[in-house]
Amino acid sequence: MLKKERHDFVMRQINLHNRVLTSDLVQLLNVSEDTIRRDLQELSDSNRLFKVHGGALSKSYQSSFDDSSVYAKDAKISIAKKAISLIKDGMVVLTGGGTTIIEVAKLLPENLHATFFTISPFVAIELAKYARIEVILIGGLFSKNSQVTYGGHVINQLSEISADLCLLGTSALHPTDGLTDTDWEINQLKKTMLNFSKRTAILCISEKLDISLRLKVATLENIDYLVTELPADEAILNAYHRKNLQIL
Amino acid sequence: MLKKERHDFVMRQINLHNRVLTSDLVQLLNVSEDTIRRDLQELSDSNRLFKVHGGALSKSYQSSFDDSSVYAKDAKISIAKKAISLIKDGMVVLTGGGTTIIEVAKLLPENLHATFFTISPFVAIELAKYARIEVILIGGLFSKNSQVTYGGHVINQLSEISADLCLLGTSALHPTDGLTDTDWEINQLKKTMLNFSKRTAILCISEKLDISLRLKVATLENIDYLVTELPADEAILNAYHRKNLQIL
DNA sequence: CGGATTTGTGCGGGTTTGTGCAATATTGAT
DNA sequence: ATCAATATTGCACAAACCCGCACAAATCCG
Repeated sequence: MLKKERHDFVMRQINLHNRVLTSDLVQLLNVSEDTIRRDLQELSDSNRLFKVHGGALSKSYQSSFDDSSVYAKDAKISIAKKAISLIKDGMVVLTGGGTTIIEVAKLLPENLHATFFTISPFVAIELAKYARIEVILIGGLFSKNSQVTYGGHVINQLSEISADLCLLGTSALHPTDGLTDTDWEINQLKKTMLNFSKRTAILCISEKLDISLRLKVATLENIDYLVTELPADEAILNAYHRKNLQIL
Repeated sequence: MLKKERHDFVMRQINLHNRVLTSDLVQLLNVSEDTIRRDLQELSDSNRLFKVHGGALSKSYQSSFDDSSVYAKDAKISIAKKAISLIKDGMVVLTGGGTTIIEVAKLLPENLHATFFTISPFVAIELAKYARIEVILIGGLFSKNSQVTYGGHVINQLSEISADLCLLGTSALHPTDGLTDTDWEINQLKKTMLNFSKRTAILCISEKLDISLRLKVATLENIDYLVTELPADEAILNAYHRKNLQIL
């Protein structure tokens, strides 16, 4: 059998099943392991598949979303990096949705060993790329606006969780009014998420500071960390200092 | 024997078997290797075949190398369109994951009014774009391989659903072995999904027909519709006719 | 017609490619 | 931390390839 034919066979298998095992191919094609490895190596070099220990995966399967149009991406990346410093090995982390949280999911250290609960499919998909992270996607009604699951079913499931840390994006944050939002269901959701986490970090780009919306989610006292893209001693952040609120 | 005759002979072999080996041609035509190589070189120069180390391949065979991001997308679109004809207003539909199902989600009629349960975040995200479709994402452990939620929690939630139609992609389908798969958890999942739906449609590109894998999901008797990209009277589909199985 | 030229083919020898083997290192599951 | 499965590396060797050359048959042309 010609090399090219083997390559084609491998690609066919991959496209069919999204993955191939080196050992399977050895049997199917009746050649040595070395040959298969070299084949996979070459196909990988030419970007036709994604080689992993033990076999290979389909490329399209691993592709990410187009995020070139994310607003204020640099600021969000800087926020994400700070937030990641709060996450330690072995933690159970609960996250909401939103582009800032997705940046967090993209920038985690490769060897982090943790469990993540999330209501955002986008976050789940990003997290699934880490070998050592267990991802639980909390199911329920799927919101067309905020692209997270919500509703009674989600609330029920949250109440069974006990997380070490909750990462939340924000609509608005205000020194006296605290965390506020506009959507009733999302509001309920965030309240519940805070409730069932030991600690809470609010991820908030500076332009959402000092704004107050109609529905109250939590006071500043209920929040443990405030993460912005600004240095912690920036003037605008002064109003947010509370004894239990750490700004970073 | 004249050069032209040899060329014709080579082309005939290629059209017949999709490939030729240099060594075979040497024997068959009783000429030196160099001559054959020169022949192949010339035929390759004039784009009549694809030369590789050890022989040559047919150009059409070569076409299966085209790297569109999703494999066999046209076929999947054609399958999706047929599957969509099964979905009526007011239905409760349960879907699995996979690229074929995602095509379905992309091609639904804009004014369809229905409820979709799905274990695939990708499908949920696509479905969320339709104003009149209610999307429930079933939550649970998120599988890094198949990019769907799975595990006991998912099974539990499925058991509370009663769907009118279940749309399932396939790893393999076989006339006697029925629907089979390789992954134990996914296997359980598919079984449960079938269980809690009144009717089931299997979406299957023809390449996955007549293949049987290790784990059994369902017999053909448990399936109501088989959707492929082929016309329903194609020969390969004959073996799949059962009195309760509608092929489209 | 006869010499020059082109074309097709084969041969020798040096080079590249494809494959397997063995020794060693890495990985990942427990 | 340990161990079996999987990868990597270096090597060997045969098969396939390329290049230049020779030579004969076919072709061209004055």
